[in-house]
Amino acid sequence: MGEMGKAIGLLLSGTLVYHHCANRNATLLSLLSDVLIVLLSSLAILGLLFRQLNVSVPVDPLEWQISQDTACNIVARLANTVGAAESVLRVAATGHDKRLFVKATLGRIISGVTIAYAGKSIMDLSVTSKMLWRCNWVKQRKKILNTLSFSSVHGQYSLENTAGPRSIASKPLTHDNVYSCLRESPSDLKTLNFFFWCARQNNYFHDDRAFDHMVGVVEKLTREYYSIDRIIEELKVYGCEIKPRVFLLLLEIFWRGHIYDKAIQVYTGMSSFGYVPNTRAMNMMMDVNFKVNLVNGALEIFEGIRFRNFFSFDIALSHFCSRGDLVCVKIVLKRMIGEGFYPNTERFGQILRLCCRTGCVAEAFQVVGLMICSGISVSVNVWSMLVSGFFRSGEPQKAVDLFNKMIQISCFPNLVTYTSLIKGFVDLGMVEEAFTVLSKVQSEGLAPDIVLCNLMIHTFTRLGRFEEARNVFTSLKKRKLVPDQYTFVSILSSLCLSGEFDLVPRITHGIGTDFDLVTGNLLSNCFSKIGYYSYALKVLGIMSNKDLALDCYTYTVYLTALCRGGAPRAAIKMYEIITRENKHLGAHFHSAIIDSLIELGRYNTAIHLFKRCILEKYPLDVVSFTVAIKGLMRAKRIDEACSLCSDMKENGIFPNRRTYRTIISGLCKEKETEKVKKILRECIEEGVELDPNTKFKVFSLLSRYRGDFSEFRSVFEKWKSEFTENMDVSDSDDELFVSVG
DNA sequence: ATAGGGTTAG
Repeated sequence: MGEMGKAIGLLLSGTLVYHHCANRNATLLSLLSDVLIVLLSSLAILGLLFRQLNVSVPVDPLEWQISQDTACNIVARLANTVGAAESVLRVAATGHDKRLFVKATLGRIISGVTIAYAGKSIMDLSVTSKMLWRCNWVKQRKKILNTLSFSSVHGQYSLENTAGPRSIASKPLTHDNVYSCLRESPSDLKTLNFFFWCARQNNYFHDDRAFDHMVGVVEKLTREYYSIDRIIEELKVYGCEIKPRVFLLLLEIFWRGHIYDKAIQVYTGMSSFGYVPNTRAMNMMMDVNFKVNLVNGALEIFEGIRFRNFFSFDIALSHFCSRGDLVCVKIVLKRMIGEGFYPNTERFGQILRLCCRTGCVAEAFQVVGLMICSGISVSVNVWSMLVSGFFRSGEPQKAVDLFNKMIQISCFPNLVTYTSLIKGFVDLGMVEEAFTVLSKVQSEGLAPDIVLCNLMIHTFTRLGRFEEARNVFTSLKKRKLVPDQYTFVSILSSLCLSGEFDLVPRITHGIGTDFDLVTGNLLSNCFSKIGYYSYALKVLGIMSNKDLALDCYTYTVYLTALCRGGAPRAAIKMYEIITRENKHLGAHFHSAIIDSLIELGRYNTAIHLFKRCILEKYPLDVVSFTVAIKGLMRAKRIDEACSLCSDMKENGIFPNRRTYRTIISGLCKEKETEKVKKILRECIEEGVELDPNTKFKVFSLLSRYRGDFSEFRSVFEKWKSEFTENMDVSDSDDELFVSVG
């Protein structure tokens, strides 16, 4: 957004904030009035902006109540942006209520004021640090305390009369000195003891480097002593006083080192010592619970925190975002704001991304409103996400409107925005529009990056323009772009679809063994398709050694490769194991093994598996039934095939063109004239259009019996004219074939 | 987690 947009956005939120602030006071009012005097002349723009941005800022005060602190931050930011910084500075300096200037936003206020007065040196460092002292953000406070200790306190402070190890006795307690002591310490227990001792010293806080070093140390200790209790006992022997802080530090070390089972032990050990975990400990424990997939446990801890802080909410939000649980994100966000905290830019971005990816644009706009309220400017990234969000929610026109709007307010689209547009159009089949955007990219002189190239490969493939897809791939070198996992997947699926299997091995040379789940799935699938079953299994082996969370695709390819590679028994055995351990496998998985068995000629086994799927109520779809019908047909169990065809409808699954093709061509082969007629009637009734091949088979069979013609005369007449038409255009058929699939 | 891109059975 341009400066203008930003200013107006802040103005807008400023007035909103005032109305929604829970308890307005004199400071807030005076801040606002100072700002408003400057802005009064711009008020006319306000209404305009509201309409222009089309942003639904949350306006229900019961829904989104803004705390006083936040309100002040916003007002201060508003002041910075529109040049009323002096007012803010004055109010801050006279200090009606300095408590108002807290949290991370403080840094932004200061930098804003500093920028506004650049050269005048109104804000010198001492003022800044004095104000920062009031910042209640743990990390920042730590940082400042440490900085101050080094420069003024510990500069002359030595440790001669303390209980500290001799090596550090003559040195000041600085991060560097502590780190070298930790490294040089001969025994792990001693190191840990020293680490605790440092933490006990006034105004000393360990830095990341020290914590990370301790991860290795405690790892060795846990191997040596097995339980936390024993480590604690040993520490006592060393004269370490076991205080809550010891548990806290241990917890933090285990937490950083991803040694979650031990972290849990420390946490429970803490309670058995009679200590009540503080917010920080509980935050860490909540995070651990999320990480080991105990969502309920995590929520229990969350609810149990007496004084939740920013991080309590931030951790919960982050996990629900990565789980894609928008419902829980909403709940947590609401409570967070209710308790006076706001997410930071990163978390807002993550939430927004989730909203847009799931096509929940309405929610996305609410989040944007909140972002504006908390003083975060709406960047081009945000616009890009919203554009793709509208496409995902199936509203291309709104995406385009938004795109035009962003240009109107001078927030210019970049390559990412264009990529979102192109992808959106392609997904909706609006190919022409997509290419118009692509030429716009070229005319603006923007060089496509690897993401856009990948999208182009994918797009050309979907359109059946395989040569152009390949050209993009070969052009990467010239463009100095490095292909990535997405590239390989796109080009491989392109080669598979176009049937250029002989090129597959050439592409796979560039992949190595460093592939992710999707790439591995596709790669093994490709190998399986071209009959390189052992290669497919090799790839799958590499994948399973990689700690990847194998999915339904993987299992499907695995069973297919096993089966078609000549090990159907092993495949069936694995099928039993996989179905036992995975509850939600989906129809694809079951269809794949059944089909593979049929292709091997093991019809009865296949049908047996299918029947069990029905009994077990596994999810089956139209493809599953079609495959089963094919098996029954090939096993010459004609009646069963026909009754399955009517059974599936009772299950709410309707035969499609492919199903009818399977059953009809089977019946034609067996010369089952009456049954063909019955199915054909059904087909016409359902309005299912058959493919030319099947039509021809039916026509050939039935036209031999003159008497039976009459019923289908009109249909056959239509087909006959199509047969001749198709002769003419049969050359350009392959493109059609792909775009249908 | 860090804007935008990729996979499956008949």
